[in-house]
Amino acid sequence: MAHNPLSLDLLRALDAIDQRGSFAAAAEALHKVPSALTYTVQKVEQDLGIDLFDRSGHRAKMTPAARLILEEGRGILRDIDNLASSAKKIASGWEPELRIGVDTVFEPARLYPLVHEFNEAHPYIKVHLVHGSLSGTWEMLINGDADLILSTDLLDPKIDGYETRRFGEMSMVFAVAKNHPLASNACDWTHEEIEAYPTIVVRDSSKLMAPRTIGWTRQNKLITVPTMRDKIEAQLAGLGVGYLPRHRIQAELDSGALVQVKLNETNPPSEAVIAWRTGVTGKALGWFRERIDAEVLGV
Amino acid sequence: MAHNPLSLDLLRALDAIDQRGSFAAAAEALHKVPSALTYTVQKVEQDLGIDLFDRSGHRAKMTPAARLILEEGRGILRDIDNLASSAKKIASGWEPELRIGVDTVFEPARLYPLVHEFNEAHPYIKVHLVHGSLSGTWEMLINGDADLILSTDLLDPKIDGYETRRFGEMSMVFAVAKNHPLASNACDWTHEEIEAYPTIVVRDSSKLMAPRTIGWTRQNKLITVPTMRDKIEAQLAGLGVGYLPRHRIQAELDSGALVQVKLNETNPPSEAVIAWRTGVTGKALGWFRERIDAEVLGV
DNA sequence: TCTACATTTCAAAAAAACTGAACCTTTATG
DNA sequence: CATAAAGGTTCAGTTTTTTTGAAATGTAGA
Repeated sequence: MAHNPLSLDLLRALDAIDQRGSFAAAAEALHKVPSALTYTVQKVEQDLGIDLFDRSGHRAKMTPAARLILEEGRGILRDIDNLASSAKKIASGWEPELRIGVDTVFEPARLYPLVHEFNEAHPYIKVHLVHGSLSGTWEMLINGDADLILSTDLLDPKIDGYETRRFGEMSMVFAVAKNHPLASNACDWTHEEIEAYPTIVVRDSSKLMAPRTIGWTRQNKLITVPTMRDKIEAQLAGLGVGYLPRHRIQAELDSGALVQVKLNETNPPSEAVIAWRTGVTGKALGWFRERIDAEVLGV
Repeated sequence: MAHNPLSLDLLRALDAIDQRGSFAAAAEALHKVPSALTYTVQKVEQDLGIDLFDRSGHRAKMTPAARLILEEGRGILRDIDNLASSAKKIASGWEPELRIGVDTVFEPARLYPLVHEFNEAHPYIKVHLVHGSLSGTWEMLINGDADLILSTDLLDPKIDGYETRRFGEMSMVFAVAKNHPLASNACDWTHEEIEAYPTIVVRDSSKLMAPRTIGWTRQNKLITVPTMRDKIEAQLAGLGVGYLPRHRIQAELDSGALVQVKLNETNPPSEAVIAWRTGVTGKALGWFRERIDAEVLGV
């Protein structure tokens, strides 16, 4: 079986003929002589067995088939151009794909504008966003399932082989739904009173490492949910209580849907960090390392 | 500015090398000699200024850049193949695009499976579905805004220049919402009693032709809506009464949400027809003419 | 009719692609 | 460890494809 007779040269020729309006003008634009264009076109017409131009009149007019090839061909030419430049990028240190692990404390949608911008600039570099929670997010990095993670320094597992950079501060607030019994008094609840209500906790997505527990541990009345979003919704519904990252619930605090309860224990604010494996130096990784900032927290 | 150095030959070469596992085997598959492949590859490497293969080991190994070109290139080769075969189709009588006018008496979603099937078989032939109502649907055909229409023979405007084929029968039922006063008695309402309630009518989408009126005319209490779907919803909400095509409301009649009211006047069932301009003989048009059957009515 | 384009034809020339034999290298094998 | 087998490249020569320029053809408009 022979080759497909369509050549990129033909696509470029059709494009030039359409833009310049004539074989002669197109030939000049392509640094060729008109008869060369005639040759290119006739060759494909013969191989494909169809007419590309209607030569009955004075000037050659494209047939519908040629017009289809023209229109779709432009997309193909664009793809080929993108592909060539992307290949060069990859050869010069841009990764073919980048996997970003995002801890559930962050609103995933906050990253989309950044990913979108990256994708416009580098159409052939695939960005994967994978989600994790607590030490599970770190595990993705250690296991090589992610090239870059957004997480917190809270449970830094003291394994070396990676580097971190801080990009924001997260204060955790103990919050309850507005109808919750604890909401009636802004302060002064004892531990025993608080322990009367279930605590919502996010389940650690780690498969291998010892799951860490968040905040202070109470054995009784734990309700575990898979993501921070679920935890927020559970607490909004009054199902239980617990610490939530302020940046995720600012709107609910402002509207009064959630109420902050002040406890006498103090939670030092934890750090939002990005982390990557040492020695890994791709340019896409570098791009995101540079660009991830407090914006991702929504502040 | 020179050409993009990426050639379809290179894409085919990379594909063969990947599939066969070696330059030698790939060369054989391409009816070439290994050194010809070396030539093709080296030429692009030189023009593009990047390495496509790592030749440090025994066997040449693709670089990440080559792998990207391979993977994306496969899609481009597929596109080129589709494009060539579509161009041949068009040259042999398949239209580049087909515009189908669908009257609002039909459920548009009923056509989707057919359009989907067509699209799989003819990826580069664009199908446009445009909507109309009453004589407006016919107008699309007469004006040349549609190549094929699905309509009813009810208001056949006696203009020649088109042909029709019947593909189903539509019985119109006078229906009201289950809470509507007229629903309490299955029969025996007088015209005066019925005229106490507003009639919902679909507005004719025609711009030029004289709008036709559906069924018997009553000047008072007319509520016009743009589509049959709106009319059904309006009558479901009890806003008014009127004839509805049985095939669109069978589920509502079965569930009791709508109730048929029998009147002593008889409405002869109208015909569901397709129509096209005489002398227009594209194969895509023919395909749909053959394939549109009672299925579109949902029976 | 004459002129100005627009395109094609054709033979020759240039460029690109292909071939086959010789030649490295690395892996497999007795 | 010597030898064979296989993968890939180099290179000079050959074939094929593409380009060129001059002449020919044909159409539209003055």
